[in-house]
Amino acid sequence: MSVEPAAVAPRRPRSDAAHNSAALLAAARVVFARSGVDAPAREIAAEAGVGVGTLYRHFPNRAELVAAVFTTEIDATAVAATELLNELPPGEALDRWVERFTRFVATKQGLSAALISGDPAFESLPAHLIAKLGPAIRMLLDAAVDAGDVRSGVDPIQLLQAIGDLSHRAPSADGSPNAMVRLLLDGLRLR
Amino acid sequence: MSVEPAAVAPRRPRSDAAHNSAALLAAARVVFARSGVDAPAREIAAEAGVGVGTLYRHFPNRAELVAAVFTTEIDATAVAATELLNELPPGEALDRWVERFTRFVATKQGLSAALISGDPAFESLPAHLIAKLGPAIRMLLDAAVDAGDVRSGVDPIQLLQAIGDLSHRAPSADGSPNAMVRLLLDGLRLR
DNA sequence: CACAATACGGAACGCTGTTCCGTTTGGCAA
DNA sequence: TTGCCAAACGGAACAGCGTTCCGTATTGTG
Repeated sequence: MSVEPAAVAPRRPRSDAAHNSAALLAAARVVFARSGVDAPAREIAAEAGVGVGTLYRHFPNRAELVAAVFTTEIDATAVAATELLNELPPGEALDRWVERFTRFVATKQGLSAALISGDPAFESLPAHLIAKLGPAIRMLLDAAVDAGDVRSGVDPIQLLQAIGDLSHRAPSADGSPNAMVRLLLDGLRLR
Repeated sequence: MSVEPAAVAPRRPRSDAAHNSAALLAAARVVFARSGVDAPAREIAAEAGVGVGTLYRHFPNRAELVAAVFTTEIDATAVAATELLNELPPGEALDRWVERFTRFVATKQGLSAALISGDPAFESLPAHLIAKLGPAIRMLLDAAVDAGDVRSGVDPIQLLQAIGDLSHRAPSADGSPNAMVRLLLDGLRLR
């Protein structure tokens, strides 16, 4: 019994490894925005100032890297909800957050493709999206309802999915929500 | 002026060319069913007993071949509506056609991906789908309404899209419509 | 300070879509 | 029937992709 049962020494990752991992994620965000999610892995590695071997040591394959980027962007969008609510009146915070979410969906046309691709790397994305953005929009909605800005009784998740569906088609040029999304938001408003 | 103004001699295509074109289309259907729409072009050419050069002379690129297959399958599905209506009572014809349409949508998961891919080769597909299958399901619906089987007032196109959406998820194993589609059809029925 | 363990870079591999070109063939004119 | 040539063919060749592999460099520790 020379092996400790459950004592798999964790051994903190080396500092350069941690740095490169973060650099790859950041580089992927930049490259995907510039060239789309189909951009070559080599281009991402180059943007990060790293060899392709390093990319594949940190992410088992390209799809996992894409999924990781989507995940971090979902997280960032969720965090933005709290920030906006601290800075702005509830009604405006809701508008601004929807604008941000819309831009997220519209610019990542690759997201829709990823979700239906069946690639196991993207399996957990829908759940993650709902788990993170559901509470975010619920918080915004509740605040706006309390402030008397919008009607109550709207299911946050349904609203989230509806905005997602509507943002998917007719991406507005300037990044603001398209006409159908604005219509939906107006419908939310109390007169 | 040695050139005749509008007399661009059409010159019928050579018989082997016409034969190979059809063979490629048929081979593509077989290969896509066997290996999915991402199957290599070489595999399709081999199935057709033809070199890859021949494939690319008949179709400018892989996407156009995929689009051509989808188009022919849409056409075949539309034709089936008339055939079923000639053979069966209207209510049953509608059921059987929906089953066929469902199988078409479910097996071609590549279709959904193609439609949102943005590839110009697939631009005309949605219009073609509605143009061909809209009248088909309208004809079936009208016949079933006249026979007193189903309610009137249902928009054929909306029904078509709804069935398509529902078939997309939860593909039933045996190829029959899934539970949600059956529910939708039951809702159509007069008691 | 030495020496593992860990991480790195980039050449190499196998597979893809697409192009190119020397060879073959179908159909018309003589 | 025969001869010809535009039309069509097959498949090697090219460029670009995701991924793997391995000799080399770096990091942190006793």
